[in-house]
Amino acid sequence: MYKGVECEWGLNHGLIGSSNLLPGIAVRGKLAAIGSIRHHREGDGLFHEGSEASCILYIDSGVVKVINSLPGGKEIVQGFLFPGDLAGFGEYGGYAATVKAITPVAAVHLRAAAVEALLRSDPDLQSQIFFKLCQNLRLAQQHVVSLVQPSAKKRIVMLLNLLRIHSQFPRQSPEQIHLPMSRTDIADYTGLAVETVSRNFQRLQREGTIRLITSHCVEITDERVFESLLRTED
Amino acid sequence: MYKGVECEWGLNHGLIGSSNLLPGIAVRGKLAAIGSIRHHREGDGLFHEGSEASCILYIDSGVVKVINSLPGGKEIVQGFLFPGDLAGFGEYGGYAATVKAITPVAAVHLRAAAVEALLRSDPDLQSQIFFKLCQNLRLAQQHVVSLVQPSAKKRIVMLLNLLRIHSQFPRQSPEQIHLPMSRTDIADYTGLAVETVSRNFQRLQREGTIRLITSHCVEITDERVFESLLRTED
DNA sequence: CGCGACGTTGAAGCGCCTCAACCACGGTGG
DNA sequence: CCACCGTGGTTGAGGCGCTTCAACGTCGCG
Repeated sequence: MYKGVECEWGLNHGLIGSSNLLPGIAVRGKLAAIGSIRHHREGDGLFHEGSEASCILYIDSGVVKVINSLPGGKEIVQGFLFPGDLAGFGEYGGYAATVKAITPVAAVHLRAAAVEALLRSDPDLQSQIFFKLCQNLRLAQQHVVSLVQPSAKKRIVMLLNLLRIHSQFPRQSPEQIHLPMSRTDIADYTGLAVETVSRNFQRLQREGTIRLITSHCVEITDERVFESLLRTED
Repeated sequence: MYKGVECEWGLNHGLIGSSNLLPGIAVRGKLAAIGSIRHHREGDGLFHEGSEASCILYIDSGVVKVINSLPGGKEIVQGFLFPGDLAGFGEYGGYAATVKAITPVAAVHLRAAAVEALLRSDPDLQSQIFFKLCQNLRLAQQHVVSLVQPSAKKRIVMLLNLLRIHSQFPRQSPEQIHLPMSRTDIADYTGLAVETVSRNFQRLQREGTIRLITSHCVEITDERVFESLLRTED
């Protein structure tokens, strides 16, 4: 069944070789050369769960969410993709999830066949892709860790911590975190009710840990408390 | 941040080529040739979170669990590995998780460097590995889906459904499912308290959906109800 | 101005967690 | 052989936190 961390293969060390530390800029160039850039409005679906997986996306700018739809119309947010991320990769048959833009998005659309051909002739690109795949598995495992937390507060703090690295000025102080997604998206990612998400944002603010500048921008006002929330058992 | 389903890349179609449907038997042979088989007792740790990732494991027989340890001593079960599965693959630096045997286990131990060399010379094996990596990502996503379920009952039913495919006689009727892991392991996988797990097993039995033959073996007595529990929104 | 989407706040109820006790089983040692 | 103990599983009672349902506030837009 579930192979979880099996993902944590040892492979990459050499397979990827020394190139795995290069930023993804080369990747973008290589992919853009064989694809076409398309622009999507906020709320647009880039592809849909179950439909034939013929295209791969490279997110050039903007943010998208990766979701699974449940019978009752409820949505589960598996994650968010930022510039430099890939979507629609590794599907066999239909897409395993729906991808929707939560901001205006520019994406490179690539035919799967073209990408495969390119990968065969470019071991370096292949390594980069493999590296990204492993990264994703880690992120999925982190998501699992956050979902297992019994307290809503900690789940939210863990999400904020993940979003931290996507702020354009890393480690500025006081640190501000931009939240491109809605409260509903956060609820669907953390497995909580929207009201619970809202209440816990307010609570963190009352306690002096964060400050809500707008509903889509928070500032960490007490780094020590924030870090300790991440570390403490509960 | 989290790239979740991004994993569902389109890559494999051609990269893996026509060989991706072959069973893993060839993989076992190739790996066994460059590794050594070791036997582990129930409860043994095969490797530990954080320690240097120098080895890769191929599970030959038995079942292991993949766990993350939390500050408070609590464990999170990311998944279970069965014969044919790999562990310790794709690590950069230290292992991302601990792997422990939950039954007696025979595993092929491989030096990461040796595997990398083999992979470079064997594109077919490389494809098989890549395929497994994608599989894992799907499983992790399924795990997330089960954790987001608000009801304990459904989380447990989803786990049982996953374990179904590992019963040696698939689709026998009445269908029996072997549970090699303890209630504690199930609790740590589903994010529930042990008592809740136990209570819901009993409840499913009272309702006539399953029958507990032993605490490690259940039989699905009402397939229709079982399936509907998987499908209904809640 | 009025409408709708989104976010917040309040009140009530249920489900899961916690703490505690009990039971079944296997291993150990007297 | 059986008393003893430790582990794993089950059952009960009580409390807290999240969900649900409902209402209200706010902002952007027609």
